[in-house]
Amino acid sequence: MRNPGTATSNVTIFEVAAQAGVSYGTVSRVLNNDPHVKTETRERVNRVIQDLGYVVNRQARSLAGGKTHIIGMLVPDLGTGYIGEIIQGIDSELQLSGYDLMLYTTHRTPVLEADYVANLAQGMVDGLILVLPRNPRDYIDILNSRHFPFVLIDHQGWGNECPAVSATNWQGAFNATEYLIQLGHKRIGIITGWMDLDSAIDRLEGYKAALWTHHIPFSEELVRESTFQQLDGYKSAMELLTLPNPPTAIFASNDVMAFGAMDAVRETGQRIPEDISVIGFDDIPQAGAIHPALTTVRQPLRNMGSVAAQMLLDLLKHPDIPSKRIELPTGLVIRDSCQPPRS
Amino acid sequence: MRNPGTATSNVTIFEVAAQAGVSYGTVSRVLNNDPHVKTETRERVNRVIQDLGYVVNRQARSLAGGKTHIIGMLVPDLGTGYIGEIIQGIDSELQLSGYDLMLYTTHRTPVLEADYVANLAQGMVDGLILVLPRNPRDYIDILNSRHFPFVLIDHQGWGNECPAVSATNWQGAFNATEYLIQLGHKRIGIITGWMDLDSAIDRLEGYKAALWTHHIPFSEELVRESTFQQLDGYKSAMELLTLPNPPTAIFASNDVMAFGAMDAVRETGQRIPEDISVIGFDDIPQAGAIHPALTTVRQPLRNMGSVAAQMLLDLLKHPDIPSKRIELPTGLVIRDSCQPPRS
DNA sequence: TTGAAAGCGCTAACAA
DNA sequence: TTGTTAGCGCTTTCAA
Repeated sequence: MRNPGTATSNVTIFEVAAQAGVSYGTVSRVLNNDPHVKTETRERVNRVIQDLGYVVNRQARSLAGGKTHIIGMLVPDLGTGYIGEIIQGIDSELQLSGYDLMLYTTHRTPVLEADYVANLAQGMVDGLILVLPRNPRDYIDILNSRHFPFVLIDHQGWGNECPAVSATNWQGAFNATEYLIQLGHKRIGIITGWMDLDSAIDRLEGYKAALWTHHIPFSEELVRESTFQQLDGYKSAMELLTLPNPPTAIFASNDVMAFGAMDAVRETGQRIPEDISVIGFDDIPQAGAIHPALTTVRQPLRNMGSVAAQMLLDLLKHPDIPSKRIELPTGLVIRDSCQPPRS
Repeated sequence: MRNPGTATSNVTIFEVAAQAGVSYGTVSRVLNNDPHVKTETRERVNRVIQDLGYVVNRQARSLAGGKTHIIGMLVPDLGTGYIGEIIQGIDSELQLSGYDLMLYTTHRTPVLEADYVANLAQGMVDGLILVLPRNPRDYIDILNSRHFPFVLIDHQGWGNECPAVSATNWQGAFNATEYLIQLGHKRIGIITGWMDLDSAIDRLEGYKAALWTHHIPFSEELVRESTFQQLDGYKSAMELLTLPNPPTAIFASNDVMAFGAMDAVRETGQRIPEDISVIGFDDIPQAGAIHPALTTVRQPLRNMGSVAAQMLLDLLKHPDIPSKRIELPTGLVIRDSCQPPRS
């Protein structure tokens, strides 16, 4: 039997119980908002909790009840502001619900990814948020078979049956391209992302659709497959700009590539937007901070994070609700990097 | 008494013990590298662990032994790549030692900061890494009095008695300024960071010292107090560039302000580095990706992270080693944004 | 070198 | 409405 008298350095439920003159089971009830507690008792216990500065021991709670109140998050890296924004969204949502965030960086190593998932699902966290997973196929089945709650962000469309949140990539790209067309551009270059990511494919398709809609012939030479990275954006833009018949506008599939493209334009001695228009995708914080401010497609990154967190918390409460995938709307953010083409 | 026969969904120490034909105490010994286990037994147990895919339950281990094998990390935000780099350093170090990372974003709210620290120190994590804390005074005393292990990164010099890692800000700024002087610049503008941060002050002092050393008069009008943020870097640079007698080179106290400064230079129709040289501080990943590539002072961010992690792990093993503060060397990274002034 | 057993702090089921 | 108690999975004595 346990000995409630032996106090360790930290305040436990026992000290609280003793002080309040109730059993420790009752304290536990108060802690967990069990309705079967007399209001008076509840108040008394709460007061003692305050006085003693008691904080529950999560390890113990989790061991006993199975809940850690920790959410695990797997991200590929933290290089760009992109992931940071998503984390902030998740983070503020979890904060409201009293959950904590455990961060795992996979450094784009698929092995690590699978490892972490296996270990985490083993009890360390209550649920998982997977950001931009590269090979989810490997472990999504495991997760599903264990009924372990998880949500994907900006996934690649693997297995349509799992909960996921992403943005309307196709629509955003369509709007961006259409905007350029409406400004009068006819030769519009596009720099794509990694073509094994759905988001990159969708953006390219949106671009094509907009051209099609406005009866502008699609030209293969205006498409540069790239990598979502700034330096490659720069290189791809250089290729476009040195074409015999270069584009008058460039649509970069994300903002950092747009930054690279802007560098390239300047390097060729041209100006933005007077000579060349540049439009991006994402609207990371930097986009509004550079000069000229970047016109771009806003992806509600923060919002995607909080929606994902909400979905996961829902899933924790009601494990059996059917999994849904949410697409958040993108929106055009018009700043200073685009204008009608010269003459 | 417990019933080893009742297997739950996850493999426990009991299944392993049963399979290996030993008591569960022995399995625990194997797990903890207790030397008092016959090699043969150890091997057998390890084999079973492999076979069954057993993973220890950290909640239980921590409850029993008092260690969670989780390190808590408090960061102000995740906006720039700055913090991301530090995290990667910490992260990879912890990964090696089998520790996990719990991330808390304070969003620059001092109250949150103190709250988190109090709660975390209460048993959720074994140690704490505090990045760029704004008001550590509030809780460092608590931490110290509880003998709770923690390390500061890029602190503000509060209480010289606590473990901390930072970079040689003064020296880095000195070198950057000296480099510009050696290129032939005589009018060098500086854009500072938040002047309530030691790092910002040290950089300004380094700049002054370099001028002094080379007998260049210090001029107050060439100093712009700023905020470490890109947009403010832009504004400050604009002020410098529109001076009656503008500088020929600008030293920005961090890279993102240097980016802002570069925008400002272009905005005034001048070129980098032909008309104006720009030098930064930090060497975040973006610095090498933009055009022209930014010459800057490299702060070993990743390394600062891993050194901090190492210090903390040391502290966990030997709680009584005297706390030390480590300053990591900065280094000049010469790229393309500086050259001698026009005639 | 091993086994047995006492908790770590808590939740939840069962009694009262 | 409250008290009692059996574990959750593990570490760590204490015996053998």
